[in-house]
Amino acid sequence: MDEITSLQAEVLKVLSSPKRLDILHVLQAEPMEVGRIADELRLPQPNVSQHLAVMRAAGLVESERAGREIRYRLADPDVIVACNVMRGVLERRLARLARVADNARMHELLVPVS
Amino acid sequence: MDEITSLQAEVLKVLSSPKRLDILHVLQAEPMEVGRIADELRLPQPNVSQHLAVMRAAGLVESERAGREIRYRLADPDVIVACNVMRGVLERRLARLARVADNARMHELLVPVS
DNA sequence: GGCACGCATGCGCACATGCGCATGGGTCCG
DNA sequence: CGGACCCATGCGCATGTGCGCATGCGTGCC
Repeated sequence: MDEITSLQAEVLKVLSSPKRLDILHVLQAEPMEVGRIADELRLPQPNVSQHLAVMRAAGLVESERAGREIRYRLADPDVIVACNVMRGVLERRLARLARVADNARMHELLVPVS
Repeated sequence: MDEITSLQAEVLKVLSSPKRLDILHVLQAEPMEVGRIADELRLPQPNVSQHLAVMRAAGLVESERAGREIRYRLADPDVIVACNVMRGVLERRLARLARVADNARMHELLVPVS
């Protein structure tokens, strides 16, 4: 089996969580401490810590001590860039689907089915 | 919570499997029937069918009947493109890590630790 | 119609994952 | 040193996932 493929699968698995995506999205703006992330996203602090630990193990984020707090930042912006590319693609797809749905609704109004 | 974010998380979750990545990689070359995919990747046919069903539900692949066989093809090449971008990034990272490891080994040869 | 073929599906099990919760470890201050 | 703060970690539970296996459904051929 392919080495790079399993690595990619692991990274994708770590990325496949709305909360983790939110955290990355917040960190994309600026490095931030755990407490502020939890406060920003309205999440329990242990939960945020768990997600950060997972992403840290996957090499997606890095941590650095700052007094009593610990500041996290993106480790590999390129991965996030690829992630954003996919996000853009999905946004366009969603818009396309919404348009199709509107057309269907319009058609239903003009030519009722039942 | 964000609509697009949860959609992205679902797609990423579907993509976070080595076997599914392999299947997509095979389908990227050309549309193919279930049996041939299973034969190509040395996987049980029901297993391939299950993975295809998941990816079909996620809108990643489409199926089309061809006689007794069913041919699958990529539904949204753009998503796969984004996936390949990430793959390239990870390849470079892996190469970088390998180089660092080599340097470490070299350093160990020149300056033994124990 | 009977039959072989290709694929999908349902079931059951082993396993991993996310979460809340309580708690431990580290740091700064008085 | 004691205490407040910030964060990480361990535990238990509910839930989800992948897989093998057997089987059902549709198609084409004789």
